[in-house]
Amino acid sequence: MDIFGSLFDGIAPGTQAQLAAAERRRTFPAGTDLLTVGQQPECLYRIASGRVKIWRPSNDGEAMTLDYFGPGNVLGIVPVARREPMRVTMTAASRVETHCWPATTIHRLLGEDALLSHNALNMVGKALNILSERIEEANSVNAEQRIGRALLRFAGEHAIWTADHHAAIDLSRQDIADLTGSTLFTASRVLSEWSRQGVVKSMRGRVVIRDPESLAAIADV
Amino acid sequence: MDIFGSLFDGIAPGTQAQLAAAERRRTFPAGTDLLTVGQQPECLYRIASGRVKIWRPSNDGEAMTLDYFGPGNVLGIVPVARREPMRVTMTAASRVETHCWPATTIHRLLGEDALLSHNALNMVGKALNILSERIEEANSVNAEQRIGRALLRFAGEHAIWTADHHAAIDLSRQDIADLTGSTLFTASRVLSEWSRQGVVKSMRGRVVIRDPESLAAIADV
DNA sequence: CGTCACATTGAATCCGGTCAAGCTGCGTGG
DNA sequence: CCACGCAGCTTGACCGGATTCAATGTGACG
Repeated sequence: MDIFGSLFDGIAPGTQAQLAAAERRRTFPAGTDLLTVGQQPECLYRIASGRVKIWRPSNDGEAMTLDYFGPGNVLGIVPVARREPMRVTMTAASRVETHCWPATTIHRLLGEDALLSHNALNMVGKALNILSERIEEANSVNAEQRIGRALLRFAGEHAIWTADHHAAIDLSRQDIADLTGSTLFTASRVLSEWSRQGVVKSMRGRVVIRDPESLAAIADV
Repeated sequence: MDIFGSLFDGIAPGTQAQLAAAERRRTFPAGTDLLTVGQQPECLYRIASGRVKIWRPSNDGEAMTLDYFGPGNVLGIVPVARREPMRVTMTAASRVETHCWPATTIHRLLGEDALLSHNALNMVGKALNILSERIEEANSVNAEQRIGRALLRFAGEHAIWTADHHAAIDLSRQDIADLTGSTLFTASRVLSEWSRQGVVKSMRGRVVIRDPESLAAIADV
């Protein structure tokens, strides 16, 4: 899934043993928070199944979604490593099953196992790359293109394949708006227009990409 | 300077020795690039003196500045750790003196010294926190407030103190625009208005904050 | 079959970008 | 030393994309 491997690739047997001993499982119903802003995380999570929305609740009630994470992704390394409160909220977008490990254990092991830390560094570095791209996009690309890019990106990670081999995306108009720094209304208008052109087929809570090439052209990727 | 310490805090004596042996110095005149987009970095830099602008050249000629780094900051950990090409360009905003170490050495040591990796993880995590804040700001806060916040943040890191104890910021209107995802014109208009109100005093390539409280109130920090 | 959340569409508004014109500080060279 | 040129800055007028608000439509589910 990730060419730089998961958090635990190549780590020392001793580390593995300690992790295995400390590992727990936890399941979250859709809509519940795994970790919330301001909280000192007591656990590091790895998603086994389901999808998690990473977002920042801003003071005025707006919600900016940073990303969606799927199976294999790790939640909360940064606050666990830095021993600081969460800067984002992580909410189950569907029913989510996780493995989890106590923050104290992880923090200790990060200081002992160089490969564990190196893996974590790679993952956080990747997230940094993604965000730096997003921040540029946010103020040099118009809403329509941002929506196009968001759909293509999301499809690449989380697409559900329909019987006729189209990528389906389970996001509402509001979800798309939150993900692109736009509004429900703009998202709706853009998707309506694309539906008219046959680029996508949009229904309630879902968008099917009929013509990925046209969409990529619109998004100027 | 940084409560989480610099990259080399607490690392093993062996690592220290290897680093010391490999360390070089390099100086960059103002305006030159330390590292450029697409390049595989051959060096990790640490700023000894001067200021470096971290930015993304977008395809249409726009320049989005992500941050300014000053003395003590490390440049290029992510691409060095991940062995991938630069995603951003790093340009000397003034004459910059650096220490530097070969990327291969650093990459190897990251896999050997857990504390080195952990320190790097903390630094990259901090950068991720900053960017996630910026990305939210970019689409939920208006231009005037973004400019206010940028000035206050920049002053916190890089202020030059005037004889009468005011924080001076050496950024042109264009620099401010690039840093806030706005335009030269908007930056100029906003600063003109603030000058009229006595919140700042602005001159060619420089802004002096006369009334930090008012500015913070405007920026809604 | 009623209800509620999600979605569509139009109209008005506005923030901020764009363009044009001109000003000002500063270094340079005659 | 002054004139020149240029880069940085200011200001006004205009425009347009996207938000806001309101009204209405529609799919899903008990």
